[in-house]
Amino acid sequence: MTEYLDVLNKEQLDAVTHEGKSLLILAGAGTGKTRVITTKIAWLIQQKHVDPYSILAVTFTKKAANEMKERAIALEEKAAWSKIRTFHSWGANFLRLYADEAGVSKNFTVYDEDDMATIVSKAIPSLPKKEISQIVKKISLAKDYGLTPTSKNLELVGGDGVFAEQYALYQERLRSTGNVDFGDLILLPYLTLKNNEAIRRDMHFRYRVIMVDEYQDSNIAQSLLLQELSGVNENSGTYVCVVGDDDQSIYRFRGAEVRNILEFKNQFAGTDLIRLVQNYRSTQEILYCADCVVSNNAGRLGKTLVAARGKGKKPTLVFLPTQDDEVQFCADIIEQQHKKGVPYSEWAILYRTNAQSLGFETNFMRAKIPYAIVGTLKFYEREEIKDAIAWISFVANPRDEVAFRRIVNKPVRGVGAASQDKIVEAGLGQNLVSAAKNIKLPKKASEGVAEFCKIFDELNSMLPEEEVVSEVGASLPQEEVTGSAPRAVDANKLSLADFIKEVCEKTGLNEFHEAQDEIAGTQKLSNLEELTNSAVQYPLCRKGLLDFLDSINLDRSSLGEEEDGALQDRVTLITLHNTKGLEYKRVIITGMEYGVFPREGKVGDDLEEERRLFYVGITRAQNELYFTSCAMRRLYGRTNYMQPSPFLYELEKGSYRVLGQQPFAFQGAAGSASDSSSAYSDPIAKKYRKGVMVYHDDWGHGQIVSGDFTADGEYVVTVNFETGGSKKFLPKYQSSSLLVEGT
DNA sequence: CAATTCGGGATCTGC
DNA sequence: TCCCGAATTG
Repeated sequence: MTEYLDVLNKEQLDAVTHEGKSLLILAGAGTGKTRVITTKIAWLIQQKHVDPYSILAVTFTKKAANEMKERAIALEEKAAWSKIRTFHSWGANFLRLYADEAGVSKNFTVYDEDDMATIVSKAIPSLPKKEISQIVKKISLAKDYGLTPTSKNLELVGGDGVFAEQYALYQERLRSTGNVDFGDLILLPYLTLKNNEAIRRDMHFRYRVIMVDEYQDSNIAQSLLLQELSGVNENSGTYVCVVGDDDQSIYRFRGAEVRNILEFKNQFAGTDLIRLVQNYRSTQEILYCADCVVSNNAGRLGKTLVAARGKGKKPTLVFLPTQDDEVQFCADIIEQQHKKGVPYSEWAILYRTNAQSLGFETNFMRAKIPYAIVGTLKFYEREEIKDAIAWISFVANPRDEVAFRRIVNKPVRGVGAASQDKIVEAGLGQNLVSAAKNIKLPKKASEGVAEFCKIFDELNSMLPEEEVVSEVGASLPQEEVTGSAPRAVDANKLSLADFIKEVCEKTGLNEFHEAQDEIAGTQKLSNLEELTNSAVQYPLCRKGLLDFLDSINLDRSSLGEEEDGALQDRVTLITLHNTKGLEYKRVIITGMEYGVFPREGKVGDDLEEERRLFYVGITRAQNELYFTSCAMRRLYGRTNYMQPSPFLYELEKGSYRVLGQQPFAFQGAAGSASDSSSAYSDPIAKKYRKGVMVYHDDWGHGQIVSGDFTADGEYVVTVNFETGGSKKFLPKYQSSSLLVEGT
C-alpha cells in the first residue's frame, strides 16, 4: 500500500511524512520536489485519511499544475478531488464565487497589459502616450506587492502622490468594467478574505492542507493571500507546506520576492525546514558547472547539489563567428545525432529573449528539423485573435469598455472615437449595448451602432445560461486545472466552437481579415479557424465561454501545445524563463554573450538574477550541455561585435571542453588555437594545421596528425580520434562538421 | 473616416 | 531592422 514511499530518500521521506506544523522544503533543481508533493498528497489521503477535497496545491504554470495533478492521481485516485491549480486560476475561481464581495462582475474576463493601457488612457486622458506603459507597469507591480491606491508604501514601487492618484483613477475605471487585471486575481481574493471573516472561516474550514510549489517566485500579494487563506494567525490548524529554491528565483522583475522564502519561518510560526540536495536529473559534471556559477551570488541560503547519476560528460563551450553559425551549429549537431538515433525531442535550445528564436525557426524549417516553440506564442496577441476574443469577452460581459472600443467599429461601421466616447461615458459601469441603443448620435454613427447592437443581440441569444446537460456517469470529477470541464467531443452537440464560428462570420471579422490576407499575404483567416477549433471541447453556454476565456488568459502557451505535442519528436525552442521546472536530455544554451545574457546594464541584484537564470538553464540538462557564444550578432538591425558572457568566465577552466575559435580573453596558457606565426598562407590549412585538436560530429574528439596538399591542391588532414580510429578529411568541405577545439 | 507616408523608438524575461 | 504611431492627405 505504501510501496511508493520506498523510492524516496531519507529527506524526501521526512518531507512527505512531516505533519502538524508548517513546513519549508528547500529543494534544489532536480531533487524530486514534484515527487515529494505528489507523494505527500497521496500519503495524506491514504494514511492520514485527509479528505482529498480539503487539499489545495498551487503552482505557477498550468503545465506544472497538470503534471502535478496527473502524478498525484497516478499514486492515489482520490487526489482527483483535490484542488491542484495555478495561483491565478485559483484566484479567478475564487472571484467568480465571491464576485459580489470582491466588487467584480461574475462574468469578468482578465485584462492583459494592453487592455490595462487602454483603461489608463481613458481614465487619465491628460496623460502623455509615452507614460502610459510605465504607469501600467507600476500599477501591476503595486498589485504584486499587495498595495492599493491608498496604501502608505507605494514608494516601494517607486510611486509618489501623483501615482497614487493615477492608480486610483485606473482602479475606478477598471471596476466600472466589472473586469479584472492579472494582479487582481491575487490581490482581490486577499482583500476579500482579509475583510470578510465569514468567507475566511469558510476557506479555513475548506482547505486543511495547502501546498505551494516554486515558492521562490511568489510575490508579496501571494504571500499575504496564503496567510489569510490558511489562517495561520487564527489558529485555523491548516497545514501549510511550501517548496522552493532561492537559487532559482527568476521573476523579481514582476514582483517575486525571495524574502518570502527567507521569512517564511517568521510568518508561519513553528516552521520546520527540510533540505533536498540529492539531484536525480543531471550528471556531476553539469552540476559542477552550475555550482561554479551560482556560488558567485551573495545572499543565498547556500547548498551544493549532489549528483545521484555519476560523472557524465563535460559541458561544451562553442565559439562561433556569427549568429547564423550558431544556428547552423545547433542544426548540424542535432541532425548528426538524429542520424545516429537520437530523437529530436531530446534536445532543447534555450535563449534569453524570444526574439532569438527566429533564426532557429527559419533554419529548422528549411532543414526540415521538427521543432516546437514553447511559451509566448504571440498567438493571442495577433490582431484578428484579439478581435475575436474581444467579441467573445464582450458577450460575456457587456460592461467591458476595452473590448467594446475594439470591436464596435471593426469592420468600419462609422462609429468613430467621438461616438465611442459618448457611448462609454453615458454607460460607464453599465451594459454598453443598452447605453448605445439609447443614445443620440449622428446619422451615420447611429446606423452603425444599430448594426452592431443587432449582431450583439443575435450572438447573445445563442448562448444559454447553463449547458443543456446530458448526464455523465463519472464518479470522479473531471475538473481541469484552468477551470472546468472540457468534455469529450460529441459530434451531435453544438460546442463553443460553433459560437465562435458564428462570431467570426456574423461580425464580419472573417470577411475583414480575408481581405487583409489578400493584401498583405497574411494568414489571419486560418488563425481565426485555429482559435475556433481550440474551443471545440467547451460546452456552448456562458460557463463554457468563461472557462474558455480563462484558459486563454491564464495560460498564454496553451495553444500550439496540443495534447499529443509532448509525444511528438521535436526539438524544443524555449526561453530560459520558460524552462522552469522542465528537463531535457541535451540542452544548448545560446547567445552566451555580454549584452544578450546577461542583458546589458544589469548590475547588482539584477545581475544576480541573471546568474540564477543561467543556473536554471544549466540545471535543466540531464546528459549533455552546450553553450554557444558568437563573436558577432545583429542587434537592433546593426551588426555588433560581441564579448563572451561574463558568466562563462565563472566556469572553472577544465570543467568544460571548448570548440571553435576562442576569443582573446579565453586564450590562456592552456589555449591552443592561437599560432599566428604559421607559415601557411591558405587560411584553411592554417586553421587545420598539424597538432590541432578537433571535434567531429560523427567521430568525436581527436587530433590532426598530418596535413598535406594533394596534387590537385586540395588540403587533406589525417585525424586520430580519442576512440582509436583514424580518418582522412578534406577540411574545405567539412567546415561545419569538423570543428577546431580549444582547451 | 481611411489610406499613405514618415520618423522615432525599441526589444527583455511573463502569470 | 522593423514596427507602430502620428501627421498628412484624399
